[in-house]
Amino acid sequence: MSYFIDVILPIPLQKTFTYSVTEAEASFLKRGMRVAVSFGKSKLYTALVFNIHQKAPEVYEAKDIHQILDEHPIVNEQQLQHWQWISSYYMCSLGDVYRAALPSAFLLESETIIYKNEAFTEETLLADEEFLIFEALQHHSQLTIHQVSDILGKKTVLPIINGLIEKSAIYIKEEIYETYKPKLVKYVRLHSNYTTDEGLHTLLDELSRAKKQREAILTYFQLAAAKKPIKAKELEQKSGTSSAVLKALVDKDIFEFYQIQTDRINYQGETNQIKELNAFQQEAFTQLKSSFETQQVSLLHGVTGSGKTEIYVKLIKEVIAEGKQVLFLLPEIALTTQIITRLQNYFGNFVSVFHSKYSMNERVEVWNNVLENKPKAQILLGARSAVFLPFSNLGLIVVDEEHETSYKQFEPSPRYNARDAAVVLGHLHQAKVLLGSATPSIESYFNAQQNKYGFVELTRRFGNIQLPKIELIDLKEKHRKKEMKGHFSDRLLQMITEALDEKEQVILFQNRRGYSPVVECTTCGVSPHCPNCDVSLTYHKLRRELKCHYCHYQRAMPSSCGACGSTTLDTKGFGTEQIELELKELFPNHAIGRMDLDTTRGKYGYQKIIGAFEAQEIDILVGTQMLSKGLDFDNVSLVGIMSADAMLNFPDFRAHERAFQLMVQVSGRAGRTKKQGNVAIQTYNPYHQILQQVSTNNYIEMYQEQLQDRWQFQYPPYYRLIKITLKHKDYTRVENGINWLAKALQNVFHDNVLGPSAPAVARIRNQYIKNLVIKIPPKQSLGKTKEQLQKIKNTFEAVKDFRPIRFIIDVDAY
DNA sequence: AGCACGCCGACT
DNA sequence: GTCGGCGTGCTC
Repeated sequence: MSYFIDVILPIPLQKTFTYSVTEAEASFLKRGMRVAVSFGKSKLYTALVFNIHQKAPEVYEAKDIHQILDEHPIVNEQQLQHWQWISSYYMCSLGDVYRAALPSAFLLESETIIYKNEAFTEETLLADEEFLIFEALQHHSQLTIHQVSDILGKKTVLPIINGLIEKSAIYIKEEIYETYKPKLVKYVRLHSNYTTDEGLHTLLDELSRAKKQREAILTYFQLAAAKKPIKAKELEQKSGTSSAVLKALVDKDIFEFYQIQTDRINYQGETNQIKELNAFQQEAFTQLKSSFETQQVSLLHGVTGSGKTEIYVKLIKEVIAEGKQVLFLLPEIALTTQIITRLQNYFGNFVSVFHSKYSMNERVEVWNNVLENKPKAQILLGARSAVFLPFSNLGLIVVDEEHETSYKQFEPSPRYNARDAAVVLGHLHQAKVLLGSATPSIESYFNAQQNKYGFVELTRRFGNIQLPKIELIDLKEKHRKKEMKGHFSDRLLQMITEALDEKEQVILFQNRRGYSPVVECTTCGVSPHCPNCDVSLTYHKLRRELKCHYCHYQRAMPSSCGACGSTTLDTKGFGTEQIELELKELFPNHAIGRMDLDTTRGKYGYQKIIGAFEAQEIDILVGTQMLSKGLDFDNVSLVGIMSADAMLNFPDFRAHERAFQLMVQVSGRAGRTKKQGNVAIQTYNPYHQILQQVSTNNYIEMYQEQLQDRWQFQYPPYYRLIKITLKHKDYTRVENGINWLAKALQNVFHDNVLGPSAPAVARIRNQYIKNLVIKIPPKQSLGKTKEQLQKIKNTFEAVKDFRPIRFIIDVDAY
């Protein structure tokens, strides 16, 4: 009898591949274990067992597997089901999901290693390049393909290597490396000879002359009183001895070393009591509990500063008391901040964090802890990719800041929304899902209104502090009356001065979109463009450089216009840098900080600025979007929005919703603990309905108005959207492709095809981009639509001329 | 995705 | 004339 396994490979191929295994292997292997398999000519991949069966493939001979990599499955059944949902819902391959789901250390790929054949002597037979490689192997015992191409300075090196193999000057091996290394810590214990007291006395007598060794042993006994394993390092330090002393004792069979595998991530703080809920929180909590009795998913709409976290905490506590796991999702950017500390304060070592900034090894550890359902993996805090962790008995998923767009992954595939994937994951585990936000997304609020989700509101701020007072400042009028100083109205400056006089802090928010500083020639009106993308370059004053935000192209600021040669170059638009500069002149006696992509580079850049602001070393903080997320500062009494207009005019059906969310979230940073805060919004259009709704904090009105628009213009939540993007370096090819595609889609979906259209930036990294959007009416089957789309895609790719075009499908592209 | 096979331009 | 470019097709 022969046995076979179907495996998923970490490459974007839709189908599974079948390999042959022995009977013993077949009985050992389980779904979710990894095997190394050779695929194609030479490459080894880490594949995942998806099926074990006895159906021999008919049209080809199955290869044998190379090696089994796991003793137990590292991916469980629920995950495999979850993956299948993601793969079919977001129209991507299982391989894509597999690749995204596992920490990269689990997905080892082979590398071709080249070795010298020692027996080879006839160097004269070698051609120049061959000799170069052969010679390099005299110095290095082994080379990789990459190194070879570096040595030869060209890409196509395989023919040369093949030549060398033919002459048997070298041989090659495919090697697969285990990159995860458990962190081992050395511990000390007394050798078994000395467990009785008598033995000890003789021992101490024997060592009367070895002062240091005696010291080490005495310290050992002091530490041993605590009945905890004793680290070798710790003993050295506490006894003031060195490792040589311990080694001597080990050699004398007095001590022995042993090792325990430890985790890299350990919480070392105190844990605190969970705060009592106030009356409003308590009521919300009770409502939530009862809503969870009938609903699997609930939405918690709590105004900024209402203390949603305390409610989460109380809920989490109950769930872990039942012995179930909790997944807490946060937008990536909020992860570096206070909420982790807060949860760790309450739950101590029950909390693990899964974070993209963690090293590969750290991520593998968290994965394994979850897989083994360890105590410290009861509560998992993470950004969107944490939905892929191997939970086995999830009881609750919290999605904080549910409206955040960063839950949607765009590049690379799978283009999933972690909030929605979390809801599905909740179903698979029969777990409750709590979506929380001060400004829920229209679609979630809609689901709550439709009774698809439970719904609970929290309308009071914690400590009954009033929501901030929001003032709209009419820039048109200010300009007319000449009451502007740079980008600041007199009113805003007055408010800043007042806040600073009270020793309070100020946050100024400048939306980056549409406000990047651009260089323009005042003579001919031309501004320098990126050579690879269709955008103007952004001016960075600090380094006097022009940069492209899409492809990272950079160049020095030119002294004259590239088009007309005149030296009349001027900067237009204003970014955070500009605001910061103006502030320094206006408030020379105050410390001013800036937080944007430039200043938060590096692992701790972000925390450094936040820390300085928290410590009140900074009086005024200027920043972009990132200021709006999950940051609580006690002493901020004023938030200023430099200009609301770019957000409102952005050409996207969600622009208004987003602008509302952003402004309300930013406003929420003001006056969180002491007294009512102030918010100033500068705008050319103070009567815009969204600004009115922001100023009165009227979410419901915003929701209803937006919903009406969505209905009228057939957008989500009523209609579903699938966005298709084509990319290629040849403009006409994309153009032809998109026109063909538009026709094909219109044949099936008629008026529900939008486009073709070019995005705002029509070329990025020398690739031209065109879009189409398919709208799916409420009654139209989603599954069928995707099937039809897939068919059209297949036909498209069968056209020779279109095949090289990148075809991107983005389901729920918002 | 990677990697090999196969057909056309710029060099010894 | 070749070397090396990338378009095309396949991988269990």
